[in-house]
Amino acid sequence: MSLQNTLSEHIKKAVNSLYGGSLEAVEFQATRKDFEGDITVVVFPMLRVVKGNPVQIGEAIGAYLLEHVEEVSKFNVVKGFLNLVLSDAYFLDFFGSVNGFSNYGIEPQGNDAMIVEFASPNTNKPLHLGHIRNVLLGYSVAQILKGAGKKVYQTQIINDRGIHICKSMLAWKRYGNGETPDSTGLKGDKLVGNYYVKFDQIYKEEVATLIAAGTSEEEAKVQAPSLVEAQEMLRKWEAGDSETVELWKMMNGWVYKGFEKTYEAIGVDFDSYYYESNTYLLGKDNVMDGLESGVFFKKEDGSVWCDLTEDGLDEKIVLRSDGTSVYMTQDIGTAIQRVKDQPDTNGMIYTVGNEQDYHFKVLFLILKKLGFKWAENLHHLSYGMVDLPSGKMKSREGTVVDADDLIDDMASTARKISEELGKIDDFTEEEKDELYKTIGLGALKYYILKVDPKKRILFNPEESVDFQGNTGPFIQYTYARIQSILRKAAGTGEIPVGNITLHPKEKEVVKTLQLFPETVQLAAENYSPALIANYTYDLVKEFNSFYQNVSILGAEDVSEKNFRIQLSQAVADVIKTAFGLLGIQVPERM
RNA sequence: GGCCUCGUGGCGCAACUGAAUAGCGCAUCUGAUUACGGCUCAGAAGGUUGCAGGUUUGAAUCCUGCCGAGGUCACCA
Repeated sequence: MSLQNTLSEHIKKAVNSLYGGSLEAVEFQATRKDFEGDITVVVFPMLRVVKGNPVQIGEAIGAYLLEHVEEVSKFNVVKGFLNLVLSDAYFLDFFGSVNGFSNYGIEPQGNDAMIVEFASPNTNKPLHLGHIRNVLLGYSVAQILKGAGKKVYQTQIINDRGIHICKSMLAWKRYGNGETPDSTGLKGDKLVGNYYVKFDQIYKEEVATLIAAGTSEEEAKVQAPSLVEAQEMLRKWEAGDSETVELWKMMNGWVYKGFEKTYEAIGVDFDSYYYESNTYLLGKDNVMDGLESGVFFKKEDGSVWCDLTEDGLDEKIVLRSDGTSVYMTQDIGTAIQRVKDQPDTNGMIYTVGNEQDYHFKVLFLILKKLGFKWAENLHHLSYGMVDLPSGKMKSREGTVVDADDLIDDMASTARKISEELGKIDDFTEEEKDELYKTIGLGALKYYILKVDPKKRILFNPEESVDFQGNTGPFIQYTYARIQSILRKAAGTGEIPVGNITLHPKEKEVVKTLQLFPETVQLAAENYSPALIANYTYDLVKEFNSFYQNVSILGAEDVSEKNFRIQLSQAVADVIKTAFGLLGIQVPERM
């Protein structure tokens, strides 16, 4: 039984025997730093059951606990807060009871399977900073769910179809002169993206010309010949025109290769890929089923709708009057298809920007109405935009922070800083490059993941991401430093238990370590990498303050020294695990 | 206009989902150290949590109304 449960039982007993009331639950919290104690019982809520002065009640319960619970060694009462001081033995027992910290807090995989979708790019342009936020969030949440014992399928849906890719195709056909990634040395996604920009230029020129010739702006935007041609191309694609399809396949192939490189550089991977060109016709059957069961209804023109007015929303179309799919139809079909592919699926998480909040609200509601049991467990991992000081990122206008460029920039900033430190002069150039990537990426990932996904991020490329303070590299550095200490201390003995006096700072570190498993659970329940990030920073800060006050290897007493080494090891292990949940690597040296 | 999200020291973020004196990092200031306006260390200042009410023993957190920022309201995806 956990200590909290033990305490809780005794407190209930105490209240019952002292005052005759019966408590339903006892509220605990970690004692604030400025007060003496390790765990705090909040007396206020008891006042509903017990009439009296909170301080006196606290005193009485404290005295009772001191007598009956051996882990409680002291107590004090401030206002309605009963602060309990726990014995060193309790913390040492806990520390000794953990059988190595390398997998501490991580649950073994159970049968509960979740699908996590993230990335989901369009294939007409390279990935940018917005995608990075998406990918980092989705990947991290997937790792956190795994850490909490879920089975996780990482997947993405690739928007490989539509007018956007036709625009790139058209521009390439006209101006490409047969260029390929091989012939130009460009990454495939970059090459295709360039033609997307090219298309936009031509299009704008055409619109301007038309307007100059007296056409209204509205008309001009629709009549521009290149747009008309791109639309024609889309029709040909849908009709299966072989020339168009071949071109489409070739150019998408280039893009996929480019994306893979970027994913690899970021350090994420997928278990399955879904392509919109395969899924865009899905969902019609499901809609017909829903029509039969009365979930949907048909209007006079033949279009099919879902009435959500009872749920506070409006009516939503799920099938056009000509019988073709809309976005919603596809998403219904894709979700169902995925469960067919992974029958043990018990829920899904969609990592998609907050501009689609409404869409997913509706989608989830519809899937629920259709009666799928996994539909009870759907979550839209919604996140805010990444803005630049100049405003929104626009691919067409080239005002984007390119993902590959950004990753490279981060690495070169890391290089600058590491060279100043000069601790890795014996590294080979390759080892150094590897390290700079790890640090640069660590900075970027942590910077993005530590903030609440719902909030928008203003990213200023001019100010490079910090490396000091609450940052990825600062935590990586602590990890590397502990590794260095451990190398010096190689060959330590058993974990000593019970016969040393804990330094107050050591106690703080142990207390923080103790919180890790519940932090992982909490992060999984809330789909929140930020919780893990902030926890890790707390742990590191706690450890650093311990390290500054005492020398780890300099302890005179052997068991004291061993304990400090073990504690350092534990902290390093937990940092590594926590960063693993964020998808961030930790270097052994830096 | 309806609906959704956000608003916390100068800046960037926290606050274990309702508790104690609202934390941390940059930046600032003061000292220490210093061949360096650098690095490091010690310390300080900085807040009526957008505003106004309400619920509660207790509110940054919950409710209502404003204000501000963004998003969304297509037979686009």
